[in-house]
Amino acid sequence: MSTKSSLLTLNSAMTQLMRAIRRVDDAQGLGRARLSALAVLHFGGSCSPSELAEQEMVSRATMHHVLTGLEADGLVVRQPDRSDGRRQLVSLTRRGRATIRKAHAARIAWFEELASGIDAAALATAARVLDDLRMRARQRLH
Amino acid sequence: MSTKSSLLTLNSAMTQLMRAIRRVDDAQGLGRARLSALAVLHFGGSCSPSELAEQEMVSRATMHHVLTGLEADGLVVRQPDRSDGRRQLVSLTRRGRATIRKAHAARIAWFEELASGIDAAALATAARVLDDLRMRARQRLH
DNA sequence: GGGATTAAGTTAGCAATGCTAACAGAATCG
DNA sequence: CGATTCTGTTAGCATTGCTAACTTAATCCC
Repeated sequence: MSTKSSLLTLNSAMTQLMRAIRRVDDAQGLGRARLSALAVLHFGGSCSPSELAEQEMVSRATMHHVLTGLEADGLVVRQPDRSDGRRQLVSLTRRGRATIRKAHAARIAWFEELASGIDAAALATAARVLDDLRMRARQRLH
Repeated sequence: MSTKSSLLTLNSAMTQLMRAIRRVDDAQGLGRARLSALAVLHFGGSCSPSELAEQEMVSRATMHHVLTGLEADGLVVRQPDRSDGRRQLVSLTRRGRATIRKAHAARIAWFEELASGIDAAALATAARVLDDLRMRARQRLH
């Protein structure tokens, strides 16, 4: 199989898989952007709204809306940064951490059920390739 | 690497890659849902709004909005189905086909640049695994 | 045949996501 | 100290997505 035809398949498969995953996320009743922001905070630790926006590849204004909703729901807190009067530090609350843990577990459980019976070595190769592509995409931004 | 840790990596890598791809799609200036609907019509052929909604995993009402926008832009046409007075047949126009071809080419070009230098065999394995997962996810819906 | 049910498309109304533009306050650079 | 830059905020808009209610057409069943 040529590299190009592999990429055609990869593109279409990823697109449709992500569409299916959205339904798993929707069952959490929390909005996709909000769930995703919680995930960044959970796996990357506390950071500023601007850094969060950059991670999620959305505008600062959009992230501001998302954080306002999350704070209203008591899932994150925004605290002023003492060393820089312009910045804030966004952190998960206890409830926020519990929420993202549950949502992440649901995703992984869905994946595990889907992948049952798939060759473990091939799966590991796929994970390695996708992770490699992910890192290259990150670098390409700068 | 255990299956579970492969899935953790796969989940996170896919999520971030799709986030990056959104920016490529956005450059087409056409809205993600509209672009995605065009892709279904392009690769799957003409079908009814309901079938389109099922493919995209959105409600009929949502797909109706998307199609109204696409028709206003002259990218699709909706024709009555003679054999069933309730149904319609949605088809790409010449401009619609040109639009989705261009957008798809942009995605693939982005992938090719990203994947340059990656082992072709590993890439083929990844494509096969993801395509397998995609098919399983489709079946799981029924 | 005819009423009941089901299916398809539409509409209304709402919420969430996302953008740009414009602004205010704080930090930094010259 | 003035100009610039950075951060967060707000306003206003378009798109995406939902459910509920409705219309019309097809089908089911008695």
